[in-house]
Amino acid sequence: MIMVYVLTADPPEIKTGPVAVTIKDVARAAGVSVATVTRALSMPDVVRAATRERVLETAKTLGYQPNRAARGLITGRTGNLGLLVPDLANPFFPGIVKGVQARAHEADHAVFLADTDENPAAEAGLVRKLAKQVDGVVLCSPRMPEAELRALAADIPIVLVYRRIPGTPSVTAAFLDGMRQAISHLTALGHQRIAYVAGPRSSWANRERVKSLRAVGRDVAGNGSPAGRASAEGKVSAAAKCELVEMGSVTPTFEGGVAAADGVLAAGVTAVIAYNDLVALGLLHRCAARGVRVPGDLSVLGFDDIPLGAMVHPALTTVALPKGPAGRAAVDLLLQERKEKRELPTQLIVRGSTGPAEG
Amino acid sequence: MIMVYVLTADPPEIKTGPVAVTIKDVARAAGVSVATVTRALSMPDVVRAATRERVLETAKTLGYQPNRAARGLITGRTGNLGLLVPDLANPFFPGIVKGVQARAHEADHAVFLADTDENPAAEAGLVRKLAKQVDGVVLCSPRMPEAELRALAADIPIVLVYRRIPGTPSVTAAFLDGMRQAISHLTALGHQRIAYVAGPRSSWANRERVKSLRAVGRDVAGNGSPAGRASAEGKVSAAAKCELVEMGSVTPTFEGGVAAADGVLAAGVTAVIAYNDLVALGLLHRCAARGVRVPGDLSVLGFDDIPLGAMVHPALTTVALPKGPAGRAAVDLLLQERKEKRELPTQLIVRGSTGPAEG
DNA sequence: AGCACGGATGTAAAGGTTTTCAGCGCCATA
DNA sequence: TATGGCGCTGAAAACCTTTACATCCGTGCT
Repeated sequence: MIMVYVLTADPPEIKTGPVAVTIKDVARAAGVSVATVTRALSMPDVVRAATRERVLETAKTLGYQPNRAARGLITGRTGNLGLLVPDLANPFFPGIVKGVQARAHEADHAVFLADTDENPAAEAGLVRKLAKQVDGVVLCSPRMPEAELRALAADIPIVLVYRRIPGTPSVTAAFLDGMRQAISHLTALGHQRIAYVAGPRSSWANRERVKSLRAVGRDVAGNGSPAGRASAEGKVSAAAKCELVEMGSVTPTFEGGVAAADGVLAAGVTAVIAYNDLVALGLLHRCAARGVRVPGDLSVLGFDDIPLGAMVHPALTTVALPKGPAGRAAVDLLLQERKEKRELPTQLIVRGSTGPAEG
Repeated sequence: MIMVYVLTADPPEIKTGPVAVTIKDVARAAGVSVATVTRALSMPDVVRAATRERVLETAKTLGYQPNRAARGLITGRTGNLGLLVPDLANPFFPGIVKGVQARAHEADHAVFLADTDENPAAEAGLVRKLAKQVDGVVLCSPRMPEAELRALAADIPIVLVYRRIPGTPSVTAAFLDGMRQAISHLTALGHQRIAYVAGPRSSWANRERVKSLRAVGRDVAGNGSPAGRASAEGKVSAAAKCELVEMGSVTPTFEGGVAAADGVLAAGVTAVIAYNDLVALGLLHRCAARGVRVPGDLSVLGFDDIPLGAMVHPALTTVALPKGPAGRAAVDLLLQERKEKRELPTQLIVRGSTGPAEG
């Protein structure tokens, strides 16, 4: 009887969990140095075709995945992005997050999400914590003080979403044009006295909307004379005279809208533009409770186009702000390191909550 | 005249951006070795008190923050968590995400978010990609095939949210009890024929709800005889006889609810329980469009308690499932490496969409 | 023939941290 | 007076990758 003993250098080791296969393993298996492996993977043109093939092949069969931490240690780039939103429960943000997330994954980046629970004070700290682990962060921060923002931007690559400050890349939307579409729509329906219920004064988006409102207001000012200059995108029909009344700022929530409703109803207007959809929904809710017909007695128009707006009855007419595209654009800016301000288009979506002025 | 030249080893270098202060810098400044610094920071009891003080002091003044990548390289732990949700735009998920995120930050962990866009096929791949960069992942994946899930769980630490499979830690909610509360509420209002519109058959949550429904159904079965055993949480009033009719499965969306509405209205029921709030909202919407009074003609009851439900008119009665707490619990399980199944309580929230049966 | 050059590959350092091991001084015990 | 142990600290290895530098060889030129 002949016994054959096979001696192997590596005893048949029992591995639990996923085996971490390193670049060294690939190098050994392919019979090259680690340097060649890394070159084959990231500078394919500098290594001989035959070698490259062999390396790539073994890498694949071994299931090699570079260790990003190790890579980051030396390159300084992590392949990760940070994303900070004030409140994920606000239905405006998930769309942006999805956009960021999708684009980042396309570019083979992972994204850290941080939700600050509407606490602007905590934001800067959070970003700095993240800073070490990411190549840049996209920041949705309507309320953070500009100085703080600027300091942050000096330290790490940032792109702002729905906020603009000098010298920092950002992506926003054409609020002015949106507002023009909104008011144009309402005046075309015969409304001559329109309320705007404002959001938080500290919010960039609100300031911007008020600015737009007033700009459009000048065009349709009460005297009924056509505004002199034509706007690029077509301007509000100036034949209709129209009065805009701004109403005190509310929290940008459903509750804010509910609270504002009675004031709006007392203001003698036939239409109202809300700071955002959430506020508009609040208005709608209170109107329903008080038996005010929408759009019969009051037309309601929102901003944002949150999914919710299409689900209520009557469905909400709103100025749609790009969310996914904004997120994607932000990631693009970040990855291309372009210090650029991008402005995305807005679009009025007419649904059931606006109608002809009655009376 | 005497000129003094001071030669320094380091020319006054101009640094742009944040200076990365390393453990070496701290060690030099404190006059100790790097080993002592790391010990002072993470094994405080093994270093002499005076030394520890000095090191901690200098670390703070220098603003030292350990480089997590480097640490992870050697310890194998990253201090990061992964979180995977099927669709962030579904208002059920932001609450969970917020919970996960909040708890993770408390534990000084950052979280990677991945949204799979309702594509169960892509999920496993995503998780594996993340796997290298995280210590574990919390998985909201109602649809991923169980086999795949199991394979995943074998490779990396996982905790499931709102899904349960053998041998894997998970956090879910007391569906059965919730269903009991719901039906109890409806029968108390005098409803004797109640529809359930089911969600996707492939969804664990739907299977679970159907199971609960049938279990409760046995208790209140048409013969009107009281069920024998009392349930722990108080049981459905068995005096009322009640018939449950299950209706075909729909997509778990607003549109799904809209589509299901006409069938429900044709089924001769006075109340309907929807798979989730989104579906319930769809029902509500279609009812409003058809002039069906809610709750007068039909009582509508949802599951989940998404914020939206409180904003519509009439506001939605619903079985609230914990979202933030579920996220937090999931993180706890993950970090404590406890292979445990946790079941959170559910609670009926009565709002305006349910009322006494008429006729 | 000698030389420079360029292509392909290997060697080694570097990046920041943790951990193992060794060293040192000192006290208690034998 | 040795010896052992203990408390504290430092040196160096290790983690995995990328990159700067060195090596080797063949080719074309002077």
